[in-house]
Amino acid sequence: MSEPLASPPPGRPRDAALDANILRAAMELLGESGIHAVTMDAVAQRAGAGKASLYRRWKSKDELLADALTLHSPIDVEVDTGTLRGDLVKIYEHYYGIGNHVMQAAVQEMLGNVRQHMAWTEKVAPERLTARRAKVRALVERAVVRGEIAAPDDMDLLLDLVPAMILYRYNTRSQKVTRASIARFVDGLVMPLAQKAARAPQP
Amino acid sequence: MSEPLASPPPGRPRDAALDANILRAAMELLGESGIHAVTMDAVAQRAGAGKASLYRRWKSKDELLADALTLHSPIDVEVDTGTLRGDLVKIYEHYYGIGNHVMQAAVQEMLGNVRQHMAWTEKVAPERLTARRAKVRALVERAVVRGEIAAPDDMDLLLDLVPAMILYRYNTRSQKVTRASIARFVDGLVMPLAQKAARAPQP
Amino acid sequence: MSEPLASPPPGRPRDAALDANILRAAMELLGESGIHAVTMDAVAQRAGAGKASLYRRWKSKDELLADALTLHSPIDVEVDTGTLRGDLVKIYEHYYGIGNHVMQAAVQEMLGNVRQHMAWTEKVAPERLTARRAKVRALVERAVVRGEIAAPDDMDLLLDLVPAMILYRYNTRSQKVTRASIARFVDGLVMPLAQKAARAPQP
Amino acid sequence: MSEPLASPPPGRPRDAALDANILRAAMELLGESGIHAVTMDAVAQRAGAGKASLYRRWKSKDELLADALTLHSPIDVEVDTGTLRGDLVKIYEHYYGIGNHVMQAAVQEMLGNVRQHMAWTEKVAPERLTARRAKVRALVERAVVRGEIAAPDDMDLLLDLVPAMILYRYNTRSQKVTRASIARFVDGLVMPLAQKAARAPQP
DNA sequence: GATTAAACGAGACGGTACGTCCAGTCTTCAG
DNA sequence: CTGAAGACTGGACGTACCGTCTCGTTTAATC
Repeated sequence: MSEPLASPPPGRPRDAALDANILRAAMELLGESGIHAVTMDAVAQRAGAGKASLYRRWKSKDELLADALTLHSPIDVEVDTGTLRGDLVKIYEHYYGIGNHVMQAAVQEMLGNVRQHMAWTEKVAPERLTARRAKVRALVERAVVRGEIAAPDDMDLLLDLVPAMILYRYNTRSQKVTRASIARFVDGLVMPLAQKAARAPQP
Repeated sequence: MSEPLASPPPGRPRDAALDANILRAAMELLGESGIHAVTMDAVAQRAGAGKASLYRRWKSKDELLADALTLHSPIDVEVDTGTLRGDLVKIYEHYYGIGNHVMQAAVQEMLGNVRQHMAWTEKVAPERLTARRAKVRALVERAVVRGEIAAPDDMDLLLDLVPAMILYRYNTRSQKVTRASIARFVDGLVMPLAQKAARAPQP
Repeated sequence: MSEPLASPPPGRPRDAALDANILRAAMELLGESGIHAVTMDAVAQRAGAGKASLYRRWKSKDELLADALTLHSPIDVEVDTGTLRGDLVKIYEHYYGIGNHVMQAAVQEMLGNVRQHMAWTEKVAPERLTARRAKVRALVERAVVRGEIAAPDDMDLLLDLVPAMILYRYNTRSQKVTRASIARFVDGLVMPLAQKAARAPQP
Repeated sequence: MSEPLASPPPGRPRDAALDANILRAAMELLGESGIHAVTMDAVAQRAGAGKASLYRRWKSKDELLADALTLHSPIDVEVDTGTLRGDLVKIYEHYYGIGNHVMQAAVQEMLGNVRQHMAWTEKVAPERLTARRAKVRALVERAVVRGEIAAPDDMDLLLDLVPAMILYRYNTRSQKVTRASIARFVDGLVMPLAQKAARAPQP
């Protein structure tokens, strides 16, 4: 009932499959050869598309890249290990491509190099990052409901901790994301802060 | 005795003032028009220098930029407010240019955009960031000695927290560095973690 | 007997008015903004047509342009001033749009610029230029019959003289076609050559 | 004494050899593969130059092409066969590359196709075409002095005849320049017109 | 009237060339 | 040898346009 009567716009419709095809081509190039191989010509060629088709969809290379990175970084996972610590480790491993080589290579590249002049912020965040934040927030709230931890003092800060540390350490000291580093951030930062509230008032 | 007898190198000596002049030109352009205005030609022209003089001093634009950003972000501050919380807030405010408009604008730009293809990591970190880390570490250790807090479980993580959050929030949500945000990170993250160790074992 | 019984092809018939509409649009653009404004998209848009309708009628832009230029440059004129000189001046003035401002502007443009990668030759010549040549040839032959001149030694050369000079001078020295220049070519080239044959054998 | 004291402009001077190198590359491509092979990238690559060096010297492809065609079409020939007819045939054959296959191919290409949107006129004419005209004019004047012909009524027209016919016939009927066609134009047009003046007043 | 098949406006598509910009290097002349 | 000036190679970017294709719609001629 919402829009059933809207007549389609005139002219040949966009090929929806091409969108995905282009984004996939960009990610492949990124994963295979690094950011310097991701030129608009190369993406177009690999996608079997013309450059015009790229620029019809995205105003610039940056916007294409932003979309490529976010659309190909998965959101939907079902995580339920029974403990908050286990849930967090598992979901972050999933988000950062641990155990998925192509994905991981691309993520690493992106962390350090992708954001050129990219107005990364407004492009990526709204669509994917907030969705991820919501997922993690749900895990924490479930732990609260379950009685595992008390409600955190500052949930927003808590949710940013792991991605912030990963980004910072990659950018300042080239430290890659690993299973171990994720565990360290969860055990050393998130869990202590989450448990603090529950523990402090006890005595 | 070691140096005075060495005969001076032949030819015209380097103009030491030029180094600073070039770096200043780079920072001005960054502050005025953003990172995309910082081209080597533009820097050379504004500094009244030739491009060769830039490349004689730095191997690449990245290195020049790294130097420019770090040299203009001061390290040496004497901070002693009596409490760890006060020390941390003060030193971070100093590092991020709170209260210095030109500096602050440049830092904001840098946070979001500078790292182009820049191998930012190896250029900036060794020289400035580690010096800053050492400063902050000293503040924390002084607080331990003073008995204000116990020795942190994972000092390395603690030292990265504030800069990591600043970087992440700027990059993903365009949040600028303010006096308030620094206080929030210190109060909501660093201090709770530092005090946790001291508090937990008490009962 | 050949055509009348052929059943018309099935489907919607071509809109004959559209042909003229498209050609007119092309000529308008040419006259208003020069050859660089005559893109297939622009022609289609101005004609209120789709590009497919253009390409259904002409195999390429060149052919469309050739048609546009020739269809709008009239062939059929009745010229009979009594002298060959008068006939030639009059017909060339007609062909080159002297006294027709829109037409003349288009012709000027065409002379200098139209022939892009255009295989101008095979497209235009057969249909219009040869018709024009035939017209001029008739004028000359009439003058021969009338006894005004003897049969020229090399008629083919004679017929090309004026258009060749107009084309060349426009292309090499930007000289536009005017009433005066046509008169000069006729009086200084065509007439002397036509009369020569008649005069030389006299003594 | 004219400019000996002018100090050279600062900076690295243009590489004069590169100019010729680029023009040669353009001509080679034109001669070998036709006008469609003459892209700016291809010219730059063959010349071992960057595209910036092409655009530093010429504002557009058209201007480069105009220079290439004119600079490589020779002017200086010593022609003295003893008769005007012989001189003209010989110099035109030289100008149109008869007996020089690479040159001739390029000229043919140029006649029909090169001038795309090119403001051919102002680029080519002043520098080379007028020089050629002067050469031919000298031949005619020498014949006048020698008493072979009388002074022509309209010298300017005479000088344009052969190139105009060549251009026109190529463009409208794809007729290539040959030894025979040059002879035909000289014998059928230029010589009769030149001799007419001398002959007519006799009786 | 229903069917059919082509023409129609609109605009997306692949491809190709253009002209611009910038990093990093090289070359000149002056000090 | 340093310095300013600026030319050099190389390569990516974003634009423009051609000729083709694919939609949904309209229009005759036929059934």
